[in-house]
Amino acid sequence: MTVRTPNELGLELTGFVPYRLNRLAVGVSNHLSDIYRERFGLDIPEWRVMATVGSRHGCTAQYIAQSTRMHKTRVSRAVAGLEERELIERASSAADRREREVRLTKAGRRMYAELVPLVLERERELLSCLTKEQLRGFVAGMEAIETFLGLQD
Amino acid sequence: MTVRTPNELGLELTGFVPYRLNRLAVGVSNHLSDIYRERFGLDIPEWRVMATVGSRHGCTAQYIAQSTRMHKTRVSRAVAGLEERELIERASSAADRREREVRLTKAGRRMYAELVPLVLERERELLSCLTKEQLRGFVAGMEAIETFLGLQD
DNA sequence: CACAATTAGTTGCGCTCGCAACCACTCCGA
DNA sequence: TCGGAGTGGTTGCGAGCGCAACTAATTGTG
Repeated sequence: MTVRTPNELGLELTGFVPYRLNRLAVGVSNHLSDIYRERFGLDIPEWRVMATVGSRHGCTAQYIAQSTRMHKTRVSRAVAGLEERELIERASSAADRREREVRLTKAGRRMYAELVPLVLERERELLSCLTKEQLRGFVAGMEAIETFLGLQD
Repeated sequence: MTVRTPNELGLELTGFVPYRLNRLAVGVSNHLSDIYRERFGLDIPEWRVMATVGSRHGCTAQYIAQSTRMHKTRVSRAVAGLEERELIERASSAADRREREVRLTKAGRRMYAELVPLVLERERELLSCLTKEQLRGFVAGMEAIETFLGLQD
């Protein structure tokens, strides 16, 4: 348990929460991306699009951008890449012809069905290094900071 | 308190810890970078270099890279930028003429002395949205995951 | 009905990053 | 002492990103 005393002179980066949080996020991200990168050839934006589209019947790029908090150009490119690989398909919406309804193809659904359990298992495995108590505290902490920063869903 | 049940079918990205962790790290980073970017014109790599060099009497780029876990090219460029702005200076080490001893200039020390308290205050303010209990749990959780991933200092 | 303001999505551009290759120097073993 | 392996640090290059500008379609207001 090493939190700096609040106003120690001469900041030590290794005890600085924002820095550690960043390092941790990168570490966790790499730990996970082994699965979707090496095994399925997806990068992070693509993986997020797959995850978002797969848990719905179809949605717009706009929705994906809001829900993943990715920039719309990043979404646009990820979607284009996935369409290229025929994992998703797009159909112009009849109601609003600016929109394009995004959904998984059969191959996309197959990949999704294979991918998601593996990723969830990795998450479970990762979090299993925390006690129940620690996990609750950790998530509660994340939530409080999310709220403070206005990041809630 | 919203953790998904471990094996829920159809993953919801907004309840997925690695995703949330990433979003949180970005949010915290942005919250902080207001200070060192807008007020001191530093970007993240530069800020990390300043923080690392400032808390020491002088060190090598190698040391900075290890301690901040940044790629050595990123360190190299940040250091070059800071030298350009005369916030740090470099002297070839006598002992090993491959190394270059990095240290703050007078102007660099002045900036450091002004910057660090502001940043620590921001961190304190951020963490003050957690109860003592939550903070302890949060940090304990971070630490456990860091250890699991082999990220300890 | 017409026209300005807004929104979905794409694309050109400049910037940053990490990889790989490189230079200069040191270390080490024959 | 010589030569190859290893290390500190820099640089060229390609990939990915966000911003700003754009197209196409819709909405709102007179």
